[in-house]
Amino acid sequence: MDFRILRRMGHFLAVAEEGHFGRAAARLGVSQPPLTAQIQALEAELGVRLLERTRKGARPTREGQALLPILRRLAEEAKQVESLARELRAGRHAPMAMACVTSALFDYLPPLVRGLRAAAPDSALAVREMDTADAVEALRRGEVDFALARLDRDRPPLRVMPLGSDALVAAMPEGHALLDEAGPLPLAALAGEALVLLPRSISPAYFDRQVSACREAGFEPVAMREVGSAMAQLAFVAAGLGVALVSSGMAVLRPPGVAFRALAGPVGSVGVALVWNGERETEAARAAIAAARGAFPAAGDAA
Amino acid sequence: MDFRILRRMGHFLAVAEEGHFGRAAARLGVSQPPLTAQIQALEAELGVRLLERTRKGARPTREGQALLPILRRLAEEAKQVESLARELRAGRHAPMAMACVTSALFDYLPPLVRGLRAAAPDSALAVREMDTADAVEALRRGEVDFALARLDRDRPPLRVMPLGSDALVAAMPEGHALLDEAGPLPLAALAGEALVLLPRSISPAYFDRQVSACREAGFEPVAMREVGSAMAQLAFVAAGLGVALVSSGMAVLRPPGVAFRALAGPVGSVGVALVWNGERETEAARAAIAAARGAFPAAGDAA
DNA sequence: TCGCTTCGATACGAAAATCCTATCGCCCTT
DNA sequence: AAGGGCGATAGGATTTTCGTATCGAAGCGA
Repeated sequence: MDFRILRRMGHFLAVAEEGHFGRAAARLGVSQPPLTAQIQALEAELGVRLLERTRKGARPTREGQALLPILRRLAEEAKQVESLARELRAGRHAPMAMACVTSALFDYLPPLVRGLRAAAPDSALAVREMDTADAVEALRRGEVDFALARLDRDRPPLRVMPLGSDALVAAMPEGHALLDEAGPLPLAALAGEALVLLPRSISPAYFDRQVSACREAGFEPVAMREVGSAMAQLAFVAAGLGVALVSSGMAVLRPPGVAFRALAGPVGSVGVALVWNGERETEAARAAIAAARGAFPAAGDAA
Repeated sequence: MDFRILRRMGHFLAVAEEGHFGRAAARLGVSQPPLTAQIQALEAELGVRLLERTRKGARPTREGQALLPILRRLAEEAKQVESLARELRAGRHAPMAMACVTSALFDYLPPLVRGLRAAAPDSALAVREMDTADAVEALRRGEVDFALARLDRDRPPLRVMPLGSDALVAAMPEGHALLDEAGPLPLAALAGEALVLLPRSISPAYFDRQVSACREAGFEPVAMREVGSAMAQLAFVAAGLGVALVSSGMAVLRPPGVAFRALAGPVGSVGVALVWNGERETEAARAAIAAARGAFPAAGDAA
């Protein structure tokens, strides 16, 4: 992946926003002819025409318009790279906080928080809800002291203390035909259904477990759409746009329009674990380890 | 924005992922010495050491680790740009991107999504769950086409179409003494309770409505702790660490450990609205406006 | 109708950035 | 002690990006 294309995308953004090559060139600090050449190179590389040149300037084509939202996100994140680099230069430290995946908010988080509070009543604790992938990054970055996330083994430098096992359950729109039969559902019954999946990048182990469970049941999961969060996943199910495999931790929420059904077997999934950065074992992380041992006696020992 | 530095960051990302300058060079299609030089130039420019060189290769420093997640996102999104360009080349439509607050996921989002799907069955829709403050920024930046958020009036350039009114309800830990009495709860009954609040920055209008409601009931709300998301707010209530005022949209979730009680009055709150950027009224936004009018006939007219 | 202006595009050489190969220094293993 | 593997240094070559000059097309005003 040649990040050089990102620069040209920035050029295109500038032209699209100015509607004029000359003004965009002035904004970018170059002259107009090389800007024209860079835009042409980008169009050649992407294989689409991005700008319609008119007598009065340039405006995005339909394809150019369609790309603008994601290019704006890219530009915003490029700014974040810059500001993060400045923070790193300044040696900034992150405040004490924890991350928690949505599906653990109501089963694992309350006992852990109560345990922490019993040990240190005056301590402030900030909880940031995020998915496993973001939690891993936040731990590595030092933005949080520990996390409740779905990991099944150490990922150096991250240490993982599993707190319990978990099972996948099927989430279906209420009134779905498969709900007519009582009892646990064989996974193969979902073979022809549209699945609402979270992207693999959020939690690869979790995603792969779902895919392998489907394959063991004899079908390839067909991802009809991807959503960005666990809650949005259930919202799509509620809207009648597909079914989902979710952890039993999500089923405790009972959102309207969604019916949960256990799977025959049952089908194991990656459970929730306490996770912390072994290279940065803060006092808060140590307190969380102690509180987790108290709240979840069956939890595995830290390796 | 100096995009040129991004190219070197792409080089850094390759080395960090390979753990080896030689293999990273091969992946990037260059030889090892210029790659070393590019990384050194990047480190000099940032004033931060990104890689620790060892006898067996290289691994990211702490500062380097902190950069990796956002660089990976950039790389991923650059790939998404390329794949979206391919789809556009093939004549397919761009996906719609929308933002949705958590409390609207299960009441307002499903009918809207069904309406959009009825109008354009082949269009993809990406839903990003976020709070009102983030939704406003994403709309301003042109990162999403429209949003479901808690706003009560236009905020130029943002246009607001209220979809319904809303009321605050009290969220209390199960077993709370105030639950002994049946029927709506006078807000003054919460005067001595610890409140779990969302930061004002998330939705100032929503926050101010809560504070003013408490003042009208004769007491100042005492914020014992702040959390980062609506779901985490309920999780703290479930943990027994306070009570919360939440929109009735959150009450439909019925998370374990939390009991909801209507408030006497009742106490109005800022409702959910369809929001879009009036300066960038995309086709997707127009489709959402039409779908909202269909799904919520009582919705206010766009001004 | 004609001349002027404005827009982006082409051409060519200059400047800057990035690359190549050859080789080095260091450290570990055999 | 010798060899191998790692990243670093050095010097020149190549590629990329740029600026300037100029062009072609099209619209506008006299």
